Amino acid sequence: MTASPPVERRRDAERTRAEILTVATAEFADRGYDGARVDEIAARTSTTKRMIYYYFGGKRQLYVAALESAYARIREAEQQVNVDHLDPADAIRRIAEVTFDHHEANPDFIRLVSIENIHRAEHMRSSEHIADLSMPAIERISRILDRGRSAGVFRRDVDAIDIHMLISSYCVFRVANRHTWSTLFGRDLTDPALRERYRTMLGDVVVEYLTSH
Amino acid sequence: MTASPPVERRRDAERTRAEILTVATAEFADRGYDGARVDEIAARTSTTKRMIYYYFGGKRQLYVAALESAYARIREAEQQVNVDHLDPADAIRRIAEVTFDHHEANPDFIRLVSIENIHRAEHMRSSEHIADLSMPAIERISRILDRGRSAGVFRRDVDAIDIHMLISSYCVFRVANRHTWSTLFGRDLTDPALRERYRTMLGDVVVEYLTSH
Amino acid sequence: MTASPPVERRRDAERTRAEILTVATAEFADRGYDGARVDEIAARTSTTKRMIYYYFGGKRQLYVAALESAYARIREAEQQVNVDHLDPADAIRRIAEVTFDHHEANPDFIRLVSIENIHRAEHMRSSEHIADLSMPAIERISRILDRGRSAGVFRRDVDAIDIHMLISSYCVFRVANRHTWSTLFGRDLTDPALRERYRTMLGDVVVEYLTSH
Amino acid sequence: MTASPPVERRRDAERTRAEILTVATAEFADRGYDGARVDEIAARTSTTKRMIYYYFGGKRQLYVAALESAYARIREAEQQVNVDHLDPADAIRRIAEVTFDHHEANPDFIRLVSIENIHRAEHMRSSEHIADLSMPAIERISRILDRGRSAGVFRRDVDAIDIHMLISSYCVFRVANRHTWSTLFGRDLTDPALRERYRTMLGDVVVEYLTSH
DNA sequence: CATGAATGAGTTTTCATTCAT
DNA sequence: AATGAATGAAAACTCATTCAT
Repeated sequence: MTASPPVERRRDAERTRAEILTVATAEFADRGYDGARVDEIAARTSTTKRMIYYYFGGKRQLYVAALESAYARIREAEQQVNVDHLDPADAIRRIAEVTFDHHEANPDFIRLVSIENIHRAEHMRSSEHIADLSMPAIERISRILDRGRSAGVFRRDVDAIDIHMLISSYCVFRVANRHTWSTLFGRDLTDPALRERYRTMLGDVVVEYLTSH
Repeated sequence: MTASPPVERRRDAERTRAEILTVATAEFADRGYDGARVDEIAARTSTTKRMIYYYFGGKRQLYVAALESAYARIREAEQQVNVDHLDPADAIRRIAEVTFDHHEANPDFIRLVSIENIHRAEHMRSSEHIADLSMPAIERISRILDRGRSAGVFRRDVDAIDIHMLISSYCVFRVANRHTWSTLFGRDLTDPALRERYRTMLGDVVVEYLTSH
Repeated sequence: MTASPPVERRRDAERTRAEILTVATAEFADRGYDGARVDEIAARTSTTKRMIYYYFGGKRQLYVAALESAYARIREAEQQVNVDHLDPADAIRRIAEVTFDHHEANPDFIRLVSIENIHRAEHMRSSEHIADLSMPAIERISRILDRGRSAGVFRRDVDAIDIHMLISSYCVFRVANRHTWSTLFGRDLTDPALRERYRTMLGDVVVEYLTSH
Repeated sequence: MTASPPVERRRDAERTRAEILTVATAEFADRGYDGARVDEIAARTSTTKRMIYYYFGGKRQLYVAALESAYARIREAEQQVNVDHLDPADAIRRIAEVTFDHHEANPDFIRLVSIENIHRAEHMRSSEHIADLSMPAIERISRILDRGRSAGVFRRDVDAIDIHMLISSYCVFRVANRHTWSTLFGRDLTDPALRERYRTMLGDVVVEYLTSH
């Protein structure tokens, strides 16, 4: 009569799976794919190493799952932002700032992306899931560029993907390369005291580029 | 038979050391610190694994040596460029283009930098050598900015390190993140057909940013 | 709802047990005792792994049950043949042919026997069941040999078990060792085109041996 | 001047390799591929498990090496026998007896062959080495059959491979299937007291088959 | 300087079995 | 009678490093 036992069970299973995934994401982001240790991930979990293989199949699959879930979370957050009510210049500046904020708030995600690039995106390519999530970001920029060009404020004929790249490169670099940067130039790019300066600079760079010419 | 065995020997030693370093640089760039295999490095060498320990002491030290030599090579190339004869806008554009070219020509170096950032620059920090090599690049930009401000063409009050960061982020991202980027957006950022477009875009971005306001 | 749950249940239970046994027989025959996987057997079943332990107790007991049922099936088939109406030479040839056909039709059984011999028949020995089933085959041969000797056509004084061995060795080898044989000599002993030739050869071998001297 | 150190070393290496191979052959023959344990093989050796991977690469490759060396040893022994001076009937009987003796003397080899057949000769097939060694045995039989037919003593037109199969099946079965046979029929086929009887029986079976018709 | 063999500690993965419901 | 989650022990395999010569 009571259907609850299986439901309870499933809930536990999902919780176990989720816990492993959370710990694994942190561990892979922290040490890279080769540097991460299955034993270590298991140890930071309330379950055992065996469960990693039970739920994910292996180290590699666990890594791919972590990568997928990280991307899903980021893209979901991105979708929350609506800039349709802003004029084109303010809208693109807002997009830049939101991207800036997201990257700052998710250093582990940035690290996973760097790690994945070191592996030439081989794991990502094996996951169809991920690619689907990226286009909305481009389309949103594309709409702003169209509006800007129609209004005559964006005089430059640029591609939405390229603008996304300009913004991303700045935001990613600041987080991803801050260690070598600070070692070489003695400046911590993520120093809170410099946050506003860098955030404004990015908006200026993008807006000036689009409006000039 | 020959009267100068020590000289011969030293020469061989140097050659062996250099060969190991070359192979190791490629291997570390290819697979990361944890992914690289001492056995593999030795196998691609005309000597044996034992020599790696003989000359460098261990995997870690070999990695640091590879990192150091990679930075030294890059900085040396950078120094070749003289932009004092150009007007400020052209000079900074030239700097951007040279940086763009350098990054494109040295993907392995970019990979090593990414790898080092994943390790939070811990190896780099233990090497005093490297930091010394960075300042000339900043000073050169600084001089251009001064000239531009004096001439009234650069109206924005910016820091040389930040301009270097703007340029570097663009150049590094294009090379370092091209794998995930192409997977997500279907565009190869290093496609030769797009090279001029991206090279010009960077110059425009920097110059517009500095000259506007 | 139905008035006979226990009967229904028992029927399901029997069906489940039988299904597990069928799958297990195939799996053990396919991969050997150590190569077979409890997980795999369960997966090929409509029930779960737990049921294997519920009905059989463990991997070992399941294997023994599979072995027992395989022997029972074979012996049952053997009993169907009646050769009392044939003259001794034809009778023994008929026995040889029937054995030949049985072995050809039951390669999985042959594999199980090979596997059991690799394990020095340790599982078989722990099952009283099996030994009982073998004697009828010997007795039938024994009767034929008696008739042949009385009639003066079998001049050789041989033991029924030895004749059974002669026949079995030929039939078993053809099926059990065909893989290495075909690799070594390039001839598939179970090639349908060669079937009649090998079947006749066996009859000839046995009959000539018994009638000559 | 003295080239001995490397030679000494190589000798040790060969000794280590040989020792591993000997132990592994016994272990694989004893427990089958899946039942054998790399740890156990290492433990029965004067070296460590690591050396198994150093010299052979893995469990599978070690198994293949054991299989190859077992076949090589057997074939080498077979080549020692010369039957050219015997008349055809005696010659083929001699071949049968020699085969009988070889099989009896090498039960581990027979077990390896059985194990390999359980695996459908998949490992053997990946080793070109082995197939080469089999043809001499067939050719020798072929020559005897030719002589027998020319002399009119062998009236049956048979294939050398088939005669080899008849002999092999008998010899292999007696050793390989003795465990189940003794369990089922209470007779140990390798009982020394029965040796002569079975040895003679095989010769009779083959000779009668060839000379009659 | 140079070399091939050797090693111990660690790392991933597997597997039969049991638990809670 | 049935189920999905969980587990511990063991198994295969890897790796940077050192030894003996």
